[in-house]
Amino acid sequence: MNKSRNKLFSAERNDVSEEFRFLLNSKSQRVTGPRLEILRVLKESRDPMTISEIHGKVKNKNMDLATVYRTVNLFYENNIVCEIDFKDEFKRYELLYDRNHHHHIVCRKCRKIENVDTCILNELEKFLTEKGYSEITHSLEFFGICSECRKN
Amino acid sequence: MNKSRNKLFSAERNDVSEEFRFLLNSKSQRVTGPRLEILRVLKESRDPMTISEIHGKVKNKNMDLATVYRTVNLFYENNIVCEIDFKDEFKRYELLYDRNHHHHIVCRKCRKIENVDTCILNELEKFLTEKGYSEITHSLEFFGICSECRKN
DNA sequence: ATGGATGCAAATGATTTGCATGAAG
DNA sequence: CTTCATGCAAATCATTTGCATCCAT
Repeated sequence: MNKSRNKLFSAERNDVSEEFRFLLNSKSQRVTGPRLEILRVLKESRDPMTISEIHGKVKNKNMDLATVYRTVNLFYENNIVCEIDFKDEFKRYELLYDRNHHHHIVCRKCRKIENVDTCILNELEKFLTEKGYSEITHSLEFFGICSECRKN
Repeated sequence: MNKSRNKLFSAERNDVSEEFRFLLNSKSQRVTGPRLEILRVLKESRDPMTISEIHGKVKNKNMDLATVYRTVNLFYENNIVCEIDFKDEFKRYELLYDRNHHHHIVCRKCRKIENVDTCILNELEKFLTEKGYSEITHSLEFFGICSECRKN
């Protein structure tokens, strides 16, 4: 069985996992069951997830928590996920690839999360470039009380 | 010794501690040695501090780490300090009162911290108000490589 | 074949908590 | 004098690590 046939066969069975294979290959990282599975869980989530939320959603119930930690950290170092701090005790992770850069607003009461797509920070980053900084990134999160919570 | 004489006496000895007394009173929180001392340490710091940095700077070497945790959390709940996430393992705290709202840029290599005073987020907050959110706050941190680190 | 990934168990380390005592209002 | 803050010690809990085994390349 030659390479192209093999690839075709995989793609027929599961387009998404093929997508993840390309992603991991492009970062020179090995393609393994746990990695594909964690990518699937992250891709299917509407919101950024904590480590234990990810662990709770994986199908293979033998997957160790330590594996989730190690895998997500690997993804973080390879810019596959970003890390988000919502000022509670847990870090959250969100798939970066195939998504546009965006921020969030979190209701301080019900913890509902919505995306904020606008990004007006280019000017600020330009200012920091002029100050001598390079490779600038930023993190921005909003907090507030949503309209439903205000009614109560 | 009546109350006003006592107050005057304290003020003569230490203006700053008088300032802190007012602050704590205004939040209906008791004025204690550890609280005044931690406020002093935070006030004297140029940069946001971790819990253990604060603990290392207090003069009273008997002060327990647990006291620092409890005190800083109290300050956080009473909006006396804000909490800042620089994406390392420690949370950092910075005095809010008597300071203008500002953000930071952190060099990813040497971890140098500088303030970023500009705040152009009012438009975004207006947008979120129209979406139904109230009491909106935000957190914004920048990361980059500073000019000295780039030379190496 | 071989280096890297995983599961398991144990260690680590930051943060929290129970309790007795002491201080603040 | 009553409530609350503190020091001390112990507990908790998220995260990391060592190691033997297994798997991807």
